[in-house]
Amino acid sequence: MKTSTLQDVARVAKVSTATVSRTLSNPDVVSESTRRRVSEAVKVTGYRINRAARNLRTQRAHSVLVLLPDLANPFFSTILEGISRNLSQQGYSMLIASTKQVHDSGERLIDYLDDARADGMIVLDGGLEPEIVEMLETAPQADRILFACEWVDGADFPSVRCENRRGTSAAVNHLYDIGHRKIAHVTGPEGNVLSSTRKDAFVAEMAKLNLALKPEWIIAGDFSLAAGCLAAQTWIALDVRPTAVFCASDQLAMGFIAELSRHGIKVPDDVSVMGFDDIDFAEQFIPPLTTIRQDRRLIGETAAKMLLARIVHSNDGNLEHAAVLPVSLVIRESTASPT
Amino acid sequence: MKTSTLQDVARVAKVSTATVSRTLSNPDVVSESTRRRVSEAVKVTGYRINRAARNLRTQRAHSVLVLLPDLANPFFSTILEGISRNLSQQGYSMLIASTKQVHDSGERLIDYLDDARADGMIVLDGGLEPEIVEMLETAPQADRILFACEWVDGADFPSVRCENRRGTSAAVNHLYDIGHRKIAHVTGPEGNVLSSTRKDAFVAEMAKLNLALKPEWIIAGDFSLAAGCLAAQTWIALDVRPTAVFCASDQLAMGFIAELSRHGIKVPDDVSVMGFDDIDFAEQFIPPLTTIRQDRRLIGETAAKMLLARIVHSNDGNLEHAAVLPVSLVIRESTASPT
DNA sequence: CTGAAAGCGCTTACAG
DNA sequence: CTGAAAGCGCTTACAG
Repeated sequence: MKTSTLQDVARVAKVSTATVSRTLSNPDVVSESTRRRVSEAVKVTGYRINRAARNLRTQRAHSVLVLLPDLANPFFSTILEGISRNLSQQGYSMLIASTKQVHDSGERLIDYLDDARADGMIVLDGGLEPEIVEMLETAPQADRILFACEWVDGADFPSVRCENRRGTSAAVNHLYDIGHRKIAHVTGPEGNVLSSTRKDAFVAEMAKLNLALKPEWIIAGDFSLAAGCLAAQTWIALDVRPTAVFCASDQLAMGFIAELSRHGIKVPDDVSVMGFDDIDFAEQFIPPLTTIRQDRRLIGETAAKMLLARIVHSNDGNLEHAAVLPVSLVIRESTASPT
Repeated sequence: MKTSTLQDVARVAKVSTATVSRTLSNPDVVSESTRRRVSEAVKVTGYRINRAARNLRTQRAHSVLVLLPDLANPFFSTILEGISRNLSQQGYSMLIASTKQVHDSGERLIDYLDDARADGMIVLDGGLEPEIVEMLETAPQADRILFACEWVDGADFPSVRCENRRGTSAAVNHLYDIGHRKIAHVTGPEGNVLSSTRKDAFVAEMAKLNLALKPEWIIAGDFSLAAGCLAAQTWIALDVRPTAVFCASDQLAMGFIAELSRHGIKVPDDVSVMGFDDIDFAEQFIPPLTTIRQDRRLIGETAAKMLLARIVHSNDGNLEHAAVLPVSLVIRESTASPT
């Protein structure tokens, strides 16, 4: 059973293929009776548009690539949900790849745009190699590349991000407000823009509050559970242990708490710990995690909307270039006043 | 700057487009000198194949749709990683959608195959509506649909799954071996094939070991953290509390333990709890979770490989129809001998 | 409001 | 080993 084409519909409706095409894409432009006959013929033949043909003819893939640093990271799933929802509303499909895989396969990232597989690209990885960033920047389709969550310092791509500074400052102030004066920070991976933004904001806020900050209270991590465990060991070994720890991610905070618990140290009784992100799991953790919430679905939806605007109205001059989405402090049970 | 086409390459190499095409897809068939001139011309022009054109001509989308019940579920991320890796090796792209979103958008699932957007489909959702399953079964492209992890009872799609029965029996035997005689089970969602398979296997194994099993020791859940919390409340309210609980998923086990901890009940001191899946988080949980490990990357890779075999050699008669992948017992700290 | 015709960029029998 | 030509299934100026 061959699937039917526009030709088949045209034959049944006794009109030209041009008219069928118009009826389908722009019904207002044809007469009432044509519209009826065509839609009847579509029903009879079970016609479905062939997207490969349409894509070739319109020079548009009707799909968008989402690039993740790592598919196996649960942080991204809700963002994908937001992106996908918005994309599919507009008739676009979502292609997924990870930086690592694209690299391993020997493909170039820009190929996705060059070979008409995707019309644009949402990059969730600010850690691209400089030469890859350079390639993207100089590509003719550079205006169809958008960064979300992370970004690349010095590059001028449109982007969607959350209020990292305000979130950090809210975190430090929360700890301050409940009485902490010695506060440590576990950072994200070295070189990551979120890591440095949050770390800088942390240092600035500590200064603003006139709090002492020893160099060893800034503990290097990398957003992962494992790094959180390591950071906990570092904290345990400290001469002067800060009474509160602000981690650059929830996973870090969870690993930190898990390791402490193995050493018989209780959170929040012995030390307050908070994270950043509010991943799904944060609420169920023991203890439920105090954190800074990012609306990841909204980040995804906003990114898709902004990118689609660029794809569809690429001529339009005043397109939104950057969106900064609000964060909020979520107080749960991993933070308490020092004893 | 227009991207160059086969024509451009042909002009530069002074051969026909047919020859360029052959050189690119089947180098062995052209002469040494042609090969050299063409690849030189490709370099000069910066030629990239236009996939839309190739897809139309070859009647193949070179992409596969992966259907998830829910994008925001971290269980799937490693599976996607496995699928994507295998797909991209073969030059295929991975399209992602969720059952819910496809449904909400008013599209039909089969449209992805009908409109040449995808050549096949990996379904990770055994809970499709019966009318959707029926539509998939009767579609001409039914042989390009493969289920992974979950499946639909009564339908005959090729599938990849793990040893659910053996995993369940390993779990029960582990609890038995360390001394438990009263064992409860928290199930997955009603109607789910994994739920019922694991529940049936649980009941069977309890019988085999001659263990008493009160009806109220089978607690209805749904794979989620929240359901695990609820199940814990049910367990707490029991007249006779089983000393061990086998949960149908890790998230369930984590929610269960989290809720117990809020009530001052300790795991594994007061009760042993185990899960199923070995999601990334299981190892970091407090206490680290004893569970049944599924190799989710392998599930993904196997699914992609089997589907691609069907797409590429659809004529071949003896294609693998079902793969059952091994599970293993991972003993951590959430289980111990009863006191 | 509608149709005839060109063409998007490839691949692949067919002929030589 | 190579080329001329047809054609995949659409959309869209252009003309009427």
